Amino acid sequence: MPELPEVEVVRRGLAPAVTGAQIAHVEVVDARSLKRHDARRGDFVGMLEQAQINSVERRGKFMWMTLSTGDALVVHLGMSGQVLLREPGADDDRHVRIRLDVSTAAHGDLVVTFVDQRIFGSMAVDALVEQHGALVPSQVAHIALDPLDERFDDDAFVAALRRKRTGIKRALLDQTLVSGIGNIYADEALWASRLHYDRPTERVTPAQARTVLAEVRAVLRKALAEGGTSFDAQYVNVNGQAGYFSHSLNAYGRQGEACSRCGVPIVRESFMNRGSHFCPVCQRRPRARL
DNA sequence: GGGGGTTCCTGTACGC
DNA sequence: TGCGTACAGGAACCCC
Repeated sequence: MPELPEVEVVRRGLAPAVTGAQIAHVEVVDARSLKRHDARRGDFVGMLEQAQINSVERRGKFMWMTLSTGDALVVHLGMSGQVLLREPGADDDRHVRIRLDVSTAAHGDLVVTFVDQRIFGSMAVDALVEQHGALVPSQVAHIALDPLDERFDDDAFVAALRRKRTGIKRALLDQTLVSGIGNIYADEALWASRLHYDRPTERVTPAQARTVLAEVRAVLRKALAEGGTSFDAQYVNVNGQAGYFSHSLNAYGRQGEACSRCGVPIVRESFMNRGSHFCPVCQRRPRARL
């Protein structure tokens, strides 16, 4: 499941290959992958062909390529999206939704393919707007900075978290509060912080909020260093290779296995239509709210 | 206006 | 063997 580290691994693989490249031809194989593209602004293909890619950027789980036209090509990987670099004429991968033929000075002609089994991801051409002194696509402007961004305001995060009236995990997954965290790294950061996923945010102390933030950063950085988390073929880098972080997980997907701190079996509960994994001893369930 | 439930989507695993 | 069903979850959307 692509979260911040997986998207950043893809960005780092893509940037050296396509920066300065010209988009020669675009093929939309499955228009469902354009659900975030606003066709009123223009035709997706027409807005890309002949444009040059100036840079590859990221905020949270959104990635975008800035274009010589002043717009950006926004990519969201969703659950199962991949961006792959292929040689022209290579055998097609399964579930190719969009194909970009690009010409580069350093690497010659390349094919950038957007592959997405479950079609939760998307590509879109969007206008850039100014925010925090930088340009971001308009459809990314509503999400918060991610915790690896040097402009991230820790004090503001702690205050906003404690103002909320919800559970801590739901808050961590709220991209307008802090971006880039998904189900896996939320479970891992809460395990490391010894906090139950349903701890009311108004009862999280400032010190606990800072601990959670520090553990979020630690788990994101460690996953990034290990190339991201891969369980199956659904997450790979631009060359189709898997990451290694799944071997480092302490809670996510480990239900029934011993907690690596106390030995008690990890529990999985259904929460927000997904799994929540925690140690019932290290992460005590909060008292019922009054 | 914020919280929380629902929906989109397909391959895989599993039970009968 | 084959069919039906549950499950995985990011984010937009809708309702209260």
